[in-house]
Amino acid sequence: MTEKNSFDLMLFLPYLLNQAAEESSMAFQKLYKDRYGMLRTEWRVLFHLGIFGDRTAREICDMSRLHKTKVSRAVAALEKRRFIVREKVEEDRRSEILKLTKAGQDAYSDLRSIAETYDQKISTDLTGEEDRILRQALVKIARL
Amino acid sequence: MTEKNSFDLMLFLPYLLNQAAEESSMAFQKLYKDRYGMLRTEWRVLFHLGIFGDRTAREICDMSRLHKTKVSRAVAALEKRRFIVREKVEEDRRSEILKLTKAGQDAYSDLRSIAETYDQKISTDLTGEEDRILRQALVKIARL
DNA sequence: AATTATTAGTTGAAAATGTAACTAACAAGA
DNA sequence: TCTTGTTAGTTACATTTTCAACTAATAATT
Repeated sequence: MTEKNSFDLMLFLPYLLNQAAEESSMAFQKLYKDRYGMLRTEWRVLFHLGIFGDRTAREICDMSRLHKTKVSRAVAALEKRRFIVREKVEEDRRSEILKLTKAGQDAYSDLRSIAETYDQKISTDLTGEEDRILRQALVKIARL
Repeated sequence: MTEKNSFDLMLFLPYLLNQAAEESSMAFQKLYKDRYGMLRTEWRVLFHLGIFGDRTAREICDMSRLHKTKVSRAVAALEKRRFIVREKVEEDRRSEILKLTKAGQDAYSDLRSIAETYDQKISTDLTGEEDRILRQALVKIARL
């Protein structure tokens, strides 16, 4: 065997999580990148709006734990592609509510069905129990 | 509830994995960054050498699935900090075997014990079964 | 009301990453 | 041996990310 000692890198969670996340998102990336030339942060923001409905950038930051500069830039990019529009908030003129346009909705629906297929594909390698417990444990670790 | 429809972002694996990986490695990052000013790729390479023994950059690439440019730069950085040295290979003068110096060994030992503690801390939130199955499923997804 | 502190979001510069092109050494085939 | 192809590793350049500083608006304090 190749190991020199007992600590198994493969079983060190931050390492393992990174490796698995990398593997899975590289594969998914190809799909949204090819189709819409989107960046990781951009589909995340798109998905947030698609799933949870209109939100301000701030709310997206809180929920996604993405840094505000990332969100700011993703929003600008999505706006330029006319996937979202900003709407002034009367009560607080600092923030704007972000809404998907028709084109944004369409892109979301399209990517979403790809995402679902992709998700199913990953879980075919797992037993039903593994799949369930994996997600449950990840939710805990991600503190969602 | 905040959801608009049935697809649960939280249960979409690439998203969930990313979120969990982010959460866990941010916390660990603080530790190695503060102590050694290391980058993610750098501790990974350090750990590879520490655990598996002397290797060439190529071998590290294969095992870690890190891109060769990342490894190349991490090796250069670790070398500059005198954590590793390069040793010529007679049979193939293109590649060099990378070895930890005493300082490199020490840094590795130190970080490793931090890593172990940290790993245990993550898994305290999980049941024994969750912990076991999580790691098992991640190994599958990461295709290790 | 006037000052100070916070918050939402943007921007610019610096650091890190990804991609492609490169050098140098080796390998294979004609 | 002389191309042609492959591999190890580095480097240059473009794209992203990070970090800190910024603007503008709101909230809190005096």
